[in-house]
Amino acid sequence: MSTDASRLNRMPVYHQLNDRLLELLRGGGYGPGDRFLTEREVAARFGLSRITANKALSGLVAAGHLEFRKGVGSFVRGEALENDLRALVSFTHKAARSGRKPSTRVLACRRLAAGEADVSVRRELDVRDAEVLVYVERLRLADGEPVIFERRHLVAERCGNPGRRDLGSSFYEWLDRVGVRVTGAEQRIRAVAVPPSERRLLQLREGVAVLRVHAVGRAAAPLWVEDTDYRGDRYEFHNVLTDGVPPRPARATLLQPDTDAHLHA
Amino acid sequence: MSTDASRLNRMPVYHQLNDRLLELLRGGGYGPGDRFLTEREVAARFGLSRITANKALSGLVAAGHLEFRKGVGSFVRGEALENDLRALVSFTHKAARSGRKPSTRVLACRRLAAGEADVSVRRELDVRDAEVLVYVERLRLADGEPVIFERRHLVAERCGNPGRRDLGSSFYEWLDRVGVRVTGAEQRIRAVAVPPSERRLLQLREGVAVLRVHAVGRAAAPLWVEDTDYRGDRYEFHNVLTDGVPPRPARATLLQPDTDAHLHA
DNA sequence: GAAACCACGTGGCTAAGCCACAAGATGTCC
DNA sequence: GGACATCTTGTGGCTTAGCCACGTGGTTTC
Repeated sequence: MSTDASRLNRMPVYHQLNDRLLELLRGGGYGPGDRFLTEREVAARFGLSRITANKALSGLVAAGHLEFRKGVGSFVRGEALENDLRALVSFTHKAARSGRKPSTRVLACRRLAAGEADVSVRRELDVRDAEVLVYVERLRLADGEPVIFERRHLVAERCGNPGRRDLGSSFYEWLDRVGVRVTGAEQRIRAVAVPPSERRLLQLREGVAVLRVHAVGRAAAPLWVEDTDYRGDRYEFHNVLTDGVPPRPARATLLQPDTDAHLHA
Repeated sequence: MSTDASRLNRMPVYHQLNDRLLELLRGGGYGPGDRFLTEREVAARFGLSRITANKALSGLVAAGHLEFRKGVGSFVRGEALENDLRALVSFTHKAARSGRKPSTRVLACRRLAAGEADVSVRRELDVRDAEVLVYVERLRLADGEPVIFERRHLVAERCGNPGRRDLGSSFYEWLDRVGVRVTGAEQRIRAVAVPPSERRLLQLREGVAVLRVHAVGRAAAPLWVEDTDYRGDRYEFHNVLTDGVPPRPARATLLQPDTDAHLHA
């Protein structure tokens, strides 16, 4: 590896190695708690020094994907997959994890030119006016109870041109299937009173609030922009702040129907 | 350093070094963009090998505090201080950063035995029934406009025994002053309709929602537990999810009074 | 004045090794 | 047979002593 082209990349070797190991970790059939490659194995397999191997592995440890155990090896962290974007943004995945049966009702689905969409949408998606978008409105249900109402503009081209039928279940599985790898998302979370139009949809009493998440999903370029309302009485976001090293993104949790009053107000 | 007591600690040397460098970074008068110690300087100063120094510095890089520039040195990252817990949880700090004048009204402040408090409070604070708590209700204002209402139980002993007068401005500055270093916090964020009792306080119309953040602040032990309501029309949480390495905790942003409708609903 | 050059310090990376630690296999004693 | 000590093996932690590629700034040259 000492003279090949990879050395000419701008990124340091340990950084490239970090990426390759991450791929391997995700695609190699590793599960939480599994033993990962040792420093020596990595060094041998990629023809690098043990120290470089260690530095790359350390990156995965710092990112929370692995765990070092002295005298034993490197292990896939239990919560590593929860770090996955899928777990952070996929309703289907989250609902299933909390033991409830997810379902979806597609309320609207149409194609439009970006020029017809709101200017803020065009800007956030970074598209020319001629670009084809798909607008879709979906109601997500857990055990038949409506809990999320989402409105989404997606760039057809970049998302594998989904049709109405493709959006009837998990959007993230669809992206997977067509080979689109989501690499990031930005969320803005606000609290709003449920609009009258949604009150019936979400089966809420007047005066109940929802968490409105405005989010942009990205791969190389923006893939979609969404406004999603989470029932205030069924969802909460968790956020752990840590001084020092390993932060975790906030994540939404679906609550059980009877978890209402847990505050001493 | 080869034989002294620090080696007997359970934590690897590079980890301990990481902590010491973090202290140095915070307390050493470093500002964003400043040049930090080089690997060789760290190695020399602490009597360790360059590689161990690099590994500790790498930790700070991974955590977003530093930035490596090959051939130049290690530099303090511009947003490093935003990572600080202070920036994440201190209202005074956030308000000042967004260019608005913070103020505080202490609505209530009394001491009580933990035994008198709600059982959930006792559990979350991990205290015996005899432990003395301080309960405080505060209204936080930005440019005179009420934006946050907070109710907080704090463990008097662990928080430097603050009195009513000490809670009239930033609680985090107070903790600093009495030498308490906050090391972590957990937040649960929900959306609730503003209770009638708070409607007047926050000067909100009926049917407006608030972000209710239930949080526990910790040092070695839990310091306080709080329920804080952020005006839904003035606050939003940001959350950036990244595939791979450097996640950032969600953070609350105070909006300008005229930033109301930014959604294409 | 501008361009080419050079020296120096930096992080990136290697080599070859020893250490402390964890765990399983082996052996020993009762 | 069972309990306990010991050995062996493999792991991550850490060191020494380098060379390399890169950025920067000063110096020289034209």
